[in-house]
Amino acid sequence: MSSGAIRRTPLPRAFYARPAEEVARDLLGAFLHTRQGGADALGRIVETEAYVGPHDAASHAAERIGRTSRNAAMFGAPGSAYVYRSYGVHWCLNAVTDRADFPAAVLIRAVEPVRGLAAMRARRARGGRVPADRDLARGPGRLTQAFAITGALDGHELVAPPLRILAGAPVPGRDVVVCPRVGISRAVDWPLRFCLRGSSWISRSVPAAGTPRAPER
DNA sequence: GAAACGATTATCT
DNA sequence: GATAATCGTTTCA
Repeated sequence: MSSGAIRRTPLPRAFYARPAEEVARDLLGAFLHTRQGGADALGRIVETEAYVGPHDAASHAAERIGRTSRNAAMFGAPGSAYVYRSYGVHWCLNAVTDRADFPAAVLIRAVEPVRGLAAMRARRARGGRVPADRDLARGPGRLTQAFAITGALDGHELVAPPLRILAGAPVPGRDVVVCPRVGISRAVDWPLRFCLRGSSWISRSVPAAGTPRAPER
């Protein structure tokens, strides 16, 4: 069964050939699609984070680290995938941005399930326990499990099956919330996390506006 | 070889 | 909100 979802246009490579923070913002509202094991999964991207280059101390490819076997895909062509294992357990999906040989990427942190929920539930079930729909793809490790994304797709071009990102309706600026990134210990104040305002599908709530930030010194 | 560190999640209270 | 689980990657000896 084909559907409108599958006919959406993949975002072109040129879309990714920009600074990571621009790509991260513009990926909101786009659609993540996989076809794995004969099952389609489709979700609307509602939360992203940018890792902007070697000068970004929170990046896996920060200057002090350089190129390693794990982060090699971050140095690849814009529009390819960087898939890494987190905490030795979870896979996390990034879209590589900017230009080749410059390590920058956008972490996809949460999507709103749109199609293929049955497959997502089956993939996310543990010990017979099926999580609530809200928890199917709320978080970078959860969404890769729901969409059957693994390290086998590291370096995969996101314009081609079985893993693609498809264009969605543009999200106006008033619907984008920007705040600091999650789960990092360096560059903790950089405003590089982008969320769809009011979405109940994001991984963690957004800090209240006006949250006092540590004074610079 | 050994040790430390996670771009997290599940499961408590 | 706090904490344990869990193991690949990286670094250091």
